[in-house]
Amino acid sequence: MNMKRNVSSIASLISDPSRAAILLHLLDGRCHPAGNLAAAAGITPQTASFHLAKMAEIGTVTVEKHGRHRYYRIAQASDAEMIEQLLSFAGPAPVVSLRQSDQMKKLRHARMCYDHLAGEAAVRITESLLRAGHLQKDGLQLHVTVSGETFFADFGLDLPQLRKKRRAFSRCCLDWTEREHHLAGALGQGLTERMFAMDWFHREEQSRAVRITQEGKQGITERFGIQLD
Amino acid sequence: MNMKRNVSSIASLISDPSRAAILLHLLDGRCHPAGNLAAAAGITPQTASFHLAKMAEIGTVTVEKHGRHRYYRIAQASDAEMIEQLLSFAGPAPVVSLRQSDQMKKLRHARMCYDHLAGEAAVRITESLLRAGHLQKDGLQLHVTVSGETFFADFGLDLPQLRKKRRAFSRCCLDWTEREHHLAGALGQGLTERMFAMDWFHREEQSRAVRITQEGKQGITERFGIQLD
DNA sequence: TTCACATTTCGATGATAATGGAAACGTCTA
DNA sequence: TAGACGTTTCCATTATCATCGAAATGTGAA
Repeated sequence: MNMKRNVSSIASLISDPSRAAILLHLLDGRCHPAGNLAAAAGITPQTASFHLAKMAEIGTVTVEKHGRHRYYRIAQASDAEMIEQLLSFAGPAPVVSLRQSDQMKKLRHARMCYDHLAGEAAVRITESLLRAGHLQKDGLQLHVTVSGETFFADFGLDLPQLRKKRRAFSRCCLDWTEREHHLAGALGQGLTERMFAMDWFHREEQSRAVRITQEGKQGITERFGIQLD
Repeated sequence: MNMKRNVSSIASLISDPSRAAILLHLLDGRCHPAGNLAAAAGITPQTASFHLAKMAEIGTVTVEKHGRHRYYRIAQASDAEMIEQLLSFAGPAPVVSLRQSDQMKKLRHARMCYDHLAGEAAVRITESLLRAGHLQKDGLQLHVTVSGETFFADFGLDLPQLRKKRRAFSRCCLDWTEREHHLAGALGQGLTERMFAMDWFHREEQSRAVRITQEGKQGITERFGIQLD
């Protein structure tokens, strides 16, 4: 069996605390300049650069040069989801300070999982879509039903376009705080993007946490028939 | 956030190829003597002993002394399932030799995932239980319905006894070859045990693979209404 | 041009940890 | 009681790798 090699090489990516910190920080799906990541991991810029170069070589992250900054992001959604899965085994972080606990509450409530929404909000929305019969669970796939086609089109999503993307169209992603599934894949990404475009959510600075706006709460209730908060 | 620490310490368990090989070998749920594990990992007994001692200290594996042998096994089902999950990201192993490919086919078909059945057989059986309405999916939980209570009792399982165990009763476990869920938890373990007791399956030596007997094929068709092979 | 700033490259250092040889320990068998 | 065997402990070796200081590169601003 040579999958041993794969498993251990994947694991060694995260086994180093500095790399883990960097990846955890990148899990918000945004691009981050190298210095930012160094600060987040509590290491010098050189060390961060070393790790980032290594990860870029393997293909875990990609770089984009803008001016004198280099912006890094996680290359593949599937890698981000793997890290999320690992988090679900690490278990809910033991609360150390009130500040952390507060941050934790926010993360549980709504956060980005790379390119799509996660947390309680995402799980409840996904549940609602299943209940309404717009989505249908089939193993780890989430099929869009006929009524779903209409629903998402009404919502402003271009499904044919999303299907064309070279990635899974609609699938489950394990939510480590809720221990339930939420919608991921191109559809999850598209839905999230649309909701942000409608100003339903705002990103917090330097965090994966997402705040739901007043319009958001109203819109979610209207469209999905659920009450958040 | 101090879950960083957790994540990386979990990952470092598997990041070493030797430990990964040992754990992969232990994933069959059986007890293995130290020498056996050393051979499986391709390292000397001393080195294996070193790693096993380390993992025992953390609580990942437990020891049992029998005569001059020391038998090791994975301590918690949840740890075994985490490794299974990691495997699903490592992806199907690239086929190197015909021998491996053959072994791989067997693993895909039916294997042990620590203490319960996995592979195509397990996924199909789980599907059948859901379709028949004996189980009901609720997030990652698999609830036993009223008809399910009867079904499992008929099958010879003592559900109240299984519920008493200090572990999850009935839950989903991600199958890395099928990329679907199969039944795990105390119920999954109990069901598997019962099927082995009825001689439906035989273990292969030195492998996680499981062979379905003639009685097994017949019984599975009768009880679950599915045809395997 | 010159300076400031973000980032990388180079090089040296230090720590960590996997590894196997030698030997000890305990248990089984003859 | 002696010897074989499975396993562990002790120990020295070795390789790997994260880390950071110093210097180089490249970009933007003045």
